[in-house]
Amino acid sequence: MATRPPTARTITIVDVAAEAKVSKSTVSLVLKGSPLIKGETAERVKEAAARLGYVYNRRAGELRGNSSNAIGVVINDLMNPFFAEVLVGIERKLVDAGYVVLMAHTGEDVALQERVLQSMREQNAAGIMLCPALNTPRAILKTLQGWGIPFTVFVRNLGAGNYDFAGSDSEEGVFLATTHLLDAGHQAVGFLGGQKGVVFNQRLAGYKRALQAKRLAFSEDLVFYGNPSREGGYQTMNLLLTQAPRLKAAVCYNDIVAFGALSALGEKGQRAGADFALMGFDNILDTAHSNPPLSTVDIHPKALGEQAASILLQRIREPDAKRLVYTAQPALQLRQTA
Amino acid sequence: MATRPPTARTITIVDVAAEAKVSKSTVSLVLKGSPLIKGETAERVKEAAARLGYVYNRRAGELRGNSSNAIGVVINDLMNPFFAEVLVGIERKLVDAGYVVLMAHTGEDVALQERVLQSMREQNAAGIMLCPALNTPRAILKTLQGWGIPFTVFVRNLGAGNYDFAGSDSEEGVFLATTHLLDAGHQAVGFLGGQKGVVFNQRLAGYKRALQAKRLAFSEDLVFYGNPSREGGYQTMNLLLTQAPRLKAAVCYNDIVAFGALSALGEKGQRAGADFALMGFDNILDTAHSNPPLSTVDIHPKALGEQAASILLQRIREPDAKRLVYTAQPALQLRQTA
DNA sequence: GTGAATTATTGGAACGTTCCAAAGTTATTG
DNA sequence: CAATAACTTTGGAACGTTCCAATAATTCAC
Repeated sequence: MATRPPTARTITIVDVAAEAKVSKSTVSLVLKGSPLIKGETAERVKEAAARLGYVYNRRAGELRGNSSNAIGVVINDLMNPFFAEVLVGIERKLVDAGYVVLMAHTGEDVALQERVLQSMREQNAAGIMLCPALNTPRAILKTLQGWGIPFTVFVRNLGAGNYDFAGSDSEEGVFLATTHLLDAGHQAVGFLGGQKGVVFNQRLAGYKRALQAKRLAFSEDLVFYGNPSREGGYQTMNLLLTQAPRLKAAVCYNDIVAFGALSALGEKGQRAGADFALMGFDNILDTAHSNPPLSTVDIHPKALGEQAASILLQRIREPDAKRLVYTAQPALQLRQTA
Repeated sequence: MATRPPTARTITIVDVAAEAKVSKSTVSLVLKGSPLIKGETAERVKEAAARLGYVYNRRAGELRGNSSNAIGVVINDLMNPFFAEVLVGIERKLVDAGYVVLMAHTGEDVALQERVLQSMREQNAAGIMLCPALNTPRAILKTLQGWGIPFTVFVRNLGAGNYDFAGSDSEEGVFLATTHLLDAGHQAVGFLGGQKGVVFNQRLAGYKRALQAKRLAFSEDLVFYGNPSREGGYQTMNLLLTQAPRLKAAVCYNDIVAFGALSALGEKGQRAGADFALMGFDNILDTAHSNPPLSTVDIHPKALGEQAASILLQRIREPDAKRLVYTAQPALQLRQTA
């Protein structure tokens, strides 16, 4: 910390140049660590900068160089720890790569999503990571492509198309989970929670495939739709308990739905695992110490976030590379509920 | 990947001016909705802008006008839903006010925190919201003040000092929780989880005060230190169960510690509420549907975030206002664990 | 010791906006 | 209807950086 005179004027590169008795170009070069400048001079400049308390004005630099070190990340449901974990993965990777993240939370509000994307564009974001809100029109792809900003979609895809994507093999994951329950001897397995949508359909498909593989008939009566939330899981489980009292196993849309189900079960004096077999999906951190610890499908949420970010970084590096995709391979994480 | 060849040249305010046959100054004025320009002209300009697909370059504007619509938010533990909820509150408020949030996650890494703050400064952030990582040196206050960027600290305070702060009355909250357990007839109540630190001390103080109010002696043996996480709660509860087997009630450092405790209890075949009374702290969304639903102290995490953001906005508006503070008043949220 | 090659440094023109002071309109007044 | 007030519009100078082409200083080869 140098002396901080109450001077209102900001210290610029020019001031540093004067102090170090070089030109502003030299200072600029030194600041970005160019090898063009002799070490001795560079040293002098750095000292001058420190002495004056110079702080780099990135926006000015970006204006001329038209780069940008901000990356927009739009998330729609931070209340779900899964997304929080993914976000942490993304953030980590991005910050490590020298970027700064412009975060926006849409709460599944498509109009708001539109606004924040627009805003990120104005900020001249170097890239955008988008986990589309439910009911996001596919046209968003065209829009984003038209903007010419590199972007990657994560977790929820937007249908077929030539865009970068990072997600998980939901179908396979639920297939594994359902098969696990079936193999454990359950004659029938329910599907709990979630609303129709891209991801939901994939998961349901995995469920159906597992049934089919065991030559079991699929029945709409065993799928219980609900909000993909704890509350939803709680309600759905109660519904299941009354509407299909003989059912003793279910795979859940995701972990938090399973948590809601755990709560409903507990309220009825039943213990998941012993009395009712339950599988979650995601393997969020919380699952390790839920009551009881949840058996689930691990898709490594944090790694998923990191991979998604890596894809964007790669795309920024090579705008013309062919489509980049990461699909997390699911693995069973068996604990006590099944 | 880009279906479109890189656009030849970016459309600027000058292009719009030419198209609308006015000066660039006029366009600038129209764009910021100045009442100086006649409606008719404004209309013409807007049409021209739309026609050309003009997009505002905020950084250029900021360079000249030296405002900024970015606010830095530094969070240290997004894995804790409490912080996720606070963040959502902050984000909502800030975006509504027309700002964009530069989010950074430090994971309690003081050095990293230093870096991201520095980075936010370079981005010329209009303000900073800081939830300091554990062990953040108090000197950070001086630094931030020296920068001249309005900032508000939230959740974790940095000791006495003249800085804006939004947090909760931890002491009172734990006092309420402990008293509740005591009133329910428990002779002894444990304190579960958390590591020494500002917030911890306040909570422990509340615990002590409740004991004192009932003329009960405080015993170090009944406070079980641990990480403020599910894992920590789990381990700590197990410790409690073996080291103080007669204890039948405890207040937890926070909700996720309580979740870990719930898990440990369940594993031993005990049900919180009936067999062991447990109180959480925060009232995160998850508590409503944990197994069993957690009794806790409600400090309205999301509202806390909104208030914290409001404080910053106010400070930005009035840099010289006197110290702004928000203290969430805790209230018991009784469910099934106590 | 000279010309060429190499290495260091530099001034000035961008980048796209906002601000300012001033000019050009149109409306109002006595 | 001239003088003035009020409303509109406008060039050009910033803002703090990077880029470019060019110059200055040094080293090298013979």
